[in-house]
Amino acid sequence: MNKSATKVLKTLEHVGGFASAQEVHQLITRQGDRIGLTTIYRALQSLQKDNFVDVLRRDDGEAIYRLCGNEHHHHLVCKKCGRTVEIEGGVIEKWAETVANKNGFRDVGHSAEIFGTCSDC
Amino acid sequence: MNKSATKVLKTLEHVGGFASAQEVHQLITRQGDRIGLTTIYRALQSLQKDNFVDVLRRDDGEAIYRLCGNEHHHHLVCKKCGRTVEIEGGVIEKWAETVANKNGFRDVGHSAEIFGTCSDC
DNA sequence: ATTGTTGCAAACCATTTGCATACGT
DNA sequence: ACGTATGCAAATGGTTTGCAACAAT
Repeated sequence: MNKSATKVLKTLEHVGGFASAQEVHQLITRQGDRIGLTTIYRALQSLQKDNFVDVLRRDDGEAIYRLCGNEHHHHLVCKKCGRTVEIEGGVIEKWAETVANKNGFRDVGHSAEIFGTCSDC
Repeated sequence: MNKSATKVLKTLEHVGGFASAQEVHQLITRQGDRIGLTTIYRALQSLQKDNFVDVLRRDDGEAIYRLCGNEHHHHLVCKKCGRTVEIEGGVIEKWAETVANKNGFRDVGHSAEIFGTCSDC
């Protein structure tokens, strides 16, 4: 695994949940590192191939990635300003597990996000 | 609902499962009807807005549509074969509402999906 | 006449690819 | 030197939009 892939991995770790390639790119460049979007995509592809990350699709078709096999939490995101609140999702974990078992699914993960407008907007 | 939307609806009915916009378009033009791809997209948007169809995303990001009841529900998706089970999400609705209120968010929506490997895969 | 519907072409946007440069060993 | 990593710019492909022609009421 090379430098860029490691950086992407760390970023995803810090995020603790799902992030798109473009979001990862923003997060990394915002903290001063210069890196091309292409490199992010290539790093994510490689991480995916090696089963370090999990891929899903948002409703708008954008791909979102997250570390495999990590504990995670969920997000409450403001649609206007992007403010994000980390929330505890114990209920969801149980719900996902129960539903999956009931239907004979294994190797189970889930995604859950809440969107809205925050009090400042 | 207009003529095109009806035609799309019938096609989805005939398909009985998921189909992409492009597939619906092929199916309709193949049986002789001349219709533009744009119209298909617009019909699907409108059907979606009126809760006649359900939208998901393939792994490659292509949107796929299918008829559904107008209950708001969630999905249990097999990562390998794409098999999808509609699941009841009453818990989630309540959770989303509670969390959002607690944090002063308004105009709230949410997304929740469970993914894993189904018993056949 | 006014309103809604259609379809072509162009725009859009996330993602991928070609290619030439820079890096690591 | 050699192979790999990088990033810009261009290509790709599904989807959306502008607009002008067209149908329906």
